[in-house]
Amino acid sequence: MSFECLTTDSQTSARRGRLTLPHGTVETPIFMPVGTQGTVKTLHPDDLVALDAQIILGNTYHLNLRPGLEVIEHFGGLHRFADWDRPILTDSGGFQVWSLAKLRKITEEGVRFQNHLNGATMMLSPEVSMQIQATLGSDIAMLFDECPPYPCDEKYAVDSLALTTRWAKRCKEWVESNQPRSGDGLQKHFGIVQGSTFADLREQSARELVELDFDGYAVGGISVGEPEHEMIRAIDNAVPFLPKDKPRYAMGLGTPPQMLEMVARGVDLFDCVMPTRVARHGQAFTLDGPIVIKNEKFRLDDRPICETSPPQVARFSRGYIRHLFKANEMLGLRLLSIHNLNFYLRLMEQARAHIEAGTFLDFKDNFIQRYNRKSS
RNA sequence: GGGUAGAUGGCCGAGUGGUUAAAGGCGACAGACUGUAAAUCUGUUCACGUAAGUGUACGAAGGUUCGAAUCCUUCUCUGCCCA
Repeated sequence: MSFECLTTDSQTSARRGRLTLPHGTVETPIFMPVGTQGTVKTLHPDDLVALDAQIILGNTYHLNLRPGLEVIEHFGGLHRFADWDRPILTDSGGFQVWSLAKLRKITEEGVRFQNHLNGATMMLSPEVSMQIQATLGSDIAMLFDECPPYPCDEKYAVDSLALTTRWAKRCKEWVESNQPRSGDGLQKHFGIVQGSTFADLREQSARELVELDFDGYAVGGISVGEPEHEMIRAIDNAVPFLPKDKPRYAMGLGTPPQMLEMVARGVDLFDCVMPTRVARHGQAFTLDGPIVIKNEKFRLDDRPICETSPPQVARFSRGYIRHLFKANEMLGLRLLSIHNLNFYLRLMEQARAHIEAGTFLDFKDNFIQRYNRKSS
């Protein structure tokens, strides 16, 4: 059993779990920093270890394009290539089909697209994606799905979901004929629930995937520009049909309050570019909500970013970090990236502790109330 | 002293009779960002007004013209060249 549910919250659907993977154990609920191109932007792997990041992401589309499989194979897989010996989850490239939409054509076989680097025509299919992820050697490989846009009409959603399900079967068949049957050291495979904003489709998708039996289940098709209530609905419409003894992953989420709401609904895994991207754009998360460090009001502010800042960031004043951003200095990007990832990781750490202590609901409500309160 | 080029909004810099409150860049001030084509993108940036608009403004003063940042005169200042 690779996933163990240790504690279940009595007031919410939150659970405290443990996921055992080839490169280590992951305590859930957990946030997974995004390292698309084999690096969490601006950070050294030692930084991630210092922040106690337990698992990070890599991306099939991007890594296949550059440096290319031959290079990664030469270096013995993504872990050795990037010198990261903890777990890695790789996304299948399905999201890039959506985000690079102008350059692609979806067929039964897969997706034919012009890559964004040199425009060459390439093909990504269930088999190709699984093959690439196997070569990357990630701990968790995501199935190749189609991520429908938002908004999305029902006809499109029905057809798209049917395709995603057929692709899921092909992914499973590829894995069964190319990888050993079982074992703790084996790559895990997560199915992705689609169905857009339609409750019946979400349920159908979840049931079909569970029927196929994967190691874990993700909810996809969210974080594509939909309003927050649709995001939450998508989770509510899918989670009840997912097995309790398998990990659940909300793809691409979210803000700190969103993650806590999702934990309360029984989600175990999160990933999001937000903490690292907005950090590079000068935004920092604090217990009182996000702040834009570039704002003039921080010019003479000698306080640290937030009481949650780790020591390597807390030693610097807001005024100094503001200066780094105004002067375009790289250290600023790095400091806020560290700060924001720490904020996300500690938030999940606290969520785990409160689930164990039976105080999660109060913790969540208090956190969100303070986070959303308008203050300077 | 002679010659020559120039003086534009916080800075740099287009513009050489009307469509110019004046391109563009920088700076400044805000905003956005959710399975990363993102150290990116968007908005604002003379004054007053929510706005229509009004007033000032392209070194200074005067002039030509229906109309001038743009043409003419004088002056001031700056760069370069020659003595």
